[in-house]
Amino acid sequence: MKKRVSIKDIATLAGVSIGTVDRVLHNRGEVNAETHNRIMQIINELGYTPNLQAKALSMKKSLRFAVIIPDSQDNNPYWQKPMDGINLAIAELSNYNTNFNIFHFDASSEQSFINVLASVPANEFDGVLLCPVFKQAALQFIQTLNTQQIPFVFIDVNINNAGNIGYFGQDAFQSGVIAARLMQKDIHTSRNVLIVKQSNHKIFSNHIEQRVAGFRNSIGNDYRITELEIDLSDPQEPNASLGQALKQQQFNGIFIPNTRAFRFADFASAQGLKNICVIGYDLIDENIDHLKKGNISYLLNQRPDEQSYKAIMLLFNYLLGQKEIKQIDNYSPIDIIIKENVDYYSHANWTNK
Amino acid sequence: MKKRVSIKDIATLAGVSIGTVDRVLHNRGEVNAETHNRIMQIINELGYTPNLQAKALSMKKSLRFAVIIPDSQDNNPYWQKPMDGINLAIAELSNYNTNFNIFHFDASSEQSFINVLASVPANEFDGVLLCPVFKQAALQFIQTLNTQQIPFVFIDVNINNAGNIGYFGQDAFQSGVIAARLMQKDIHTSRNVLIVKQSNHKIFSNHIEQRVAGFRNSIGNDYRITELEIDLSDPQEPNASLGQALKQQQFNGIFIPNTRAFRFADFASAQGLKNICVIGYDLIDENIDHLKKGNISYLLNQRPDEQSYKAIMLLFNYLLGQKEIKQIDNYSPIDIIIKENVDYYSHANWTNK
DNA sequence: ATACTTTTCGTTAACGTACACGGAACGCAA
DNA sequence: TTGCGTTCCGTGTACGTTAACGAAAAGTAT
Repeated sequence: MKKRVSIKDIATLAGVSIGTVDRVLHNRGEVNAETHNRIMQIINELGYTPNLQAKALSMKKSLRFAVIIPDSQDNNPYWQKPMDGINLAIAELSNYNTNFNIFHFDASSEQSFINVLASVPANEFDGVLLCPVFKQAALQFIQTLNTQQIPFVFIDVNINNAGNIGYFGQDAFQSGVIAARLMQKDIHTSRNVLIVKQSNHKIFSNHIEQRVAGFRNSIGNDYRITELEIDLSDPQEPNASLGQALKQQQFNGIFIPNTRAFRFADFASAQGLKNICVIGYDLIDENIDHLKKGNISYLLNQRPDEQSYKAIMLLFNYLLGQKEIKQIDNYSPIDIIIKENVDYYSHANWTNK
Repeated sequence: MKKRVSIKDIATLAGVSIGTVDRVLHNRGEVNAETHNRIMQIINELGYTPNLQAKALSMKKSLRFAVIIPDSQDNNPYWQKPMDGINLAIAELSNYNTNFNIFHFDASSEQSFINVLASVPANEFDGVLLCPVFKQAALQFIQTLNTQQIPFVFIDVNINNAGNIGYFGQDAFQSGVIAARLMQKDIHTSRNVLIVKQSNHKIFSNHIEQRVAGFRNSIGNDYRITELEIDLSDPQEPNASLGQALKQQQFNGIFIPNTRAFRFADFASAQGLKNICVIGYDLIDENIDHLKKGNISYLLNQRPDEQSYKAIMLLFNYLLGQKEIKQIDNYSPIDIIIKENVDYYSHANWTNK
């Protein structure tokens, strides 16, 4: 096993001091072109890679991260999941000279998003994790980041060609395709399917529309589809709309393209509805409960904790100069969760805690 | 954001030098009882945790790891997967003062396992990753590790109360349960199921038996089960046995409790067999091909690369003294893979490469 | 030639930890 | 008193890197 080459090795071979090697490694100038070339050649020959531990240890300034994601103000427990991953990253990076600021907004209020973005002093950060729920509102902030050369990553929602160094999320359309496939396996005789979109003020992200599109695209013509939009900010909902829809006809398949499957399951179990194939998203406790009780058939999971964890780590590695500049788009696995395997997908399981 | 407390902070507060603090941290003695207590109290109050980067940087001796796992000598491509994870771990730990020795054996030959174990100079290693395919043969080696106080972890196969600091694998029985559930969804009319066990010399690990047990336990009495044992070391196989079995009766469900689903799929596609629900294990290329072509319906995945990666990292963290001594048993998720989500489960996806 | 600037490079003190070494203070025996 | 052995603790160097500082050499202007 070879010993790693260090800056000192290079310096010795080039007949210069470590200071000079450091200057060429960081392009800090003040080096003769000839010396520069000689050193670069040696570096390439030996395949030098910096020791990140030492680098982190000696870094003078600390790395400051801004994390801008929704919280559960709108009663959507999903957003705790990304926070779990971020907290794990914070814990792991506490050995390094790092610094985190968390900014929360209400995912069901564009104004809240705008206000929070306005309150973030971008220039005070070295890296930003952003969940750009509202595209238009995000663009201006993103421009600020780009002009200030601050690297940033997206989670959950993506914006193409925005200059972000990475994206961690799920292929929403494809997850809808998978939901359709699963439903086809469960429904054979009567093929009456209801799609239930629920949110506060009927704000449905592009993600949700993509899921529905994927579902509709793959479910096939021999299925009758009904689509329902429900405003959860009305306290009567979703029960009012669901009651009305189910009075008119009988459904044996329900697709809920966001976290709110448990709201339907609450309703269905209260009404004593049985033998319905219910497919929803995300492993929040409420959904897991209903999955285990049989009120939900499938949950699709996108490992939000892993996404945010990886996003932070990408930023960190980028700032340490390890990773190249090429953009990383990481589509999370679309986990198919049923009653029998749900217990193996907890955050605790993932983190070994 | 608070700055982390360092040894120096503690030394200053206790009015001693860092050398003394270091002595109490490592229980190296030569410290007055009174001073010892004073320092310990401060350490606990401030919640000091060592900086692992600095620790790794200053470590004199390098950490030596032995990795003892099967390779693909018996033509089982599965074993490349754990190696992927190990290679990733090696790459990540190359910044630290670490050293890896890989020992391979033939998973279908107990004698090969015994020979390899005999050739491993256990006392030369600080940590061992072992895949104890053959329990009896492993026990003696494990005893050596225990008496020499060398920490070790298992992957894939577990042995209870062996003294290992961790296990990373899958709940084999439960994966069989899930296979049964999936098959129930696909098969409705005729319920004729074939279980195909294949290996060289008919060596079927406890894992395989557990998978079959879980499957049988959950498939239900209204299914007719036939079980086949095939010795792949016979070049005529598996085609000979499969041909005979399928001549006698028609099956519409096939359960293959190990990596060899592609061997059946090869046969089935050559014979033009259609409309069979085939369930197998592991995302090796051959299986993925057949999954995409429709010759395999489901694959169950256990993320073998993640398992071995985590195993090495556990050993490393243990040796650095970060993790407590309590044993970690980590059951991998039982991923349900279909044609539509398989592309999101590659090693490349997992590692961001 | 003198003074002053620029280019180019070496030196050095950190970062937090491990560990060898040496030295002060004390006890005890001669 | 001297000599010697413990006990207890501080100092110093190292790990690989960063980055400030300063200094030598070379160039430029007067």
